Amino acid sequence: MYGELDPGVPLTIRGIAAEFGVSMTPAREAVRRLAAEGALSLSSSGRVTTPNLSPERIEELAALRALLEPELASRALPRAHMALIERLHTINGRIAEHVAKNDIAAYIRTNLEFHRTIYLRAQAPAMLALVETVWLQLGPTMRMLYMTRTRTDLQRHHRMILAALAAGDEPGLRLALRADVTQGLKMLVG
Amino acid sequence: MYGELDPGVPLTIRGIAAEFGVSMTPAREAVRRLAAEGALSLSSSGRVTTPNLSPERIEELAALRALLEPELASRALPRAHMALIERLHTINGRIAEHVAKNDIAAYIRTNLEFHRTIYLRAQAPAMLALVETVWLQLGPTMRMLYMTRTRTDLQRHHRMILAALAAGDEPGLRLALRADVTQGLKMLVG
DNA sequence: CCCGCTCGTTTGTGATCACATTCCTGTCAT
DNA sequence: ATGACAGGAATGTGATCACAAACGAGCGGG
Repeated sequence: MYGELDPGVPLTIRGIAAEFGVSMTPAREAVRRLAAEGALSLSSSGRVTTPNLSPERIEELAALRALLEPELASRALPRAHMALIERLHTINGRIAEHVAKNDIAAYIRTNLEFHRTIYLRAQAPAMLALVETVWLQLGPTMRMLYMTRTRTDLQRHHRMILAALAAGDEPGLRLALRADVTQGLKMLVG
Repeated sequence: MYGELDPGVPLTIRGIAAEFGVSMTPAREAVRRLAAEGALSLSSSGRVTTPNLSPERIEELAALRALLEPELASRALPRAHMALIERLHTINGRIAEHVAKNDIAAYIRTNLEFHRTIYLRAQAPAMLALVETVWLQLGPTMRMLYMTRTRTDLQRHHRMILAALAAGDEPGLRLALRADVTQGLKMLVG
């Protein structure tokens, strides 16, 4: 999810088991769960790799984010108090630091934390779970996407989200999230 | 998914293993995968039951269907040829038979087949997978919902979907799907 | 120089087992 | 009659093992 692994990296159950100091059974369980969610891809012979997403698949996952996240934000809006917006500002500051240090994994992690912080307020656990499934699938690819991104406009959309939250502007909030979520896609297509 | 199990039914790994003539390992794997998707719920001690959904959760899942399924239908629309609509008519006929025979599981299964047939045309596997996750979560509850439903208006929305598909009417299609998907919810609330 | 084959190694799968925890049933005291 | 309690049965978990399939390195032939 956090882009710590590149796409196409092969993983083995025994390797994971050794890495975490457990036996094969729990490692296999985790792998199969993640594969079922699309976070890992299983070759026909059962071999496991991080997914190598086709452009069409990326477009589809971005469309899902663009569909689900504005809805979550909209549901969070009525409950967005000042303390929440404060917290989001703080997270945004951390994002800026990670960008400055060029720490991609930390940037992705904190960026998702920003979004998750909003969505937790929506009190919609099933929706949040679906969105996180999408994040999981996009993880390894996001690293590549963000590595080539110019850094200046990374935070613009987050500022728009915060402004819309503060103003209680529901259509603006949906628009800002849609823009934030789909910006990565445009880079890829271009 | 097909409403063959009531909500709250307890399941055991050994029981499932015996039922399918396998050992505990694959049975456990399947249970954990389904639990991860929300299709089964795990008690704190690891015990497994079919989920007992709260009204809020049902509302949320219905909202997800209402969000995702019109999108899928809209993506399928440009590729909806006559042969597809023919096929959907046939499926609709089978639905009528199951309703007449009061076979709830078969009705649910065929109803989902109707929807899935449309969505397969959308060429959006990730979206379809998410929708099926939602179906999976709603499965045991759908049985209860449909048991109390009046039978007359069950097919009305499907006819509206078919008409919109044939006419290439995109807004009408989205509306018809939204209505079809959320009709069950209204019963529950009332 | 390239392609195909072979054999040893790696890997996933399913089965079985020991163990700790939980659940349930039957009993007994109040 | 009701509640607590104790003991046995049932359950999930993680580990280990045997086996078949797949992979890959190395070799030989064209």
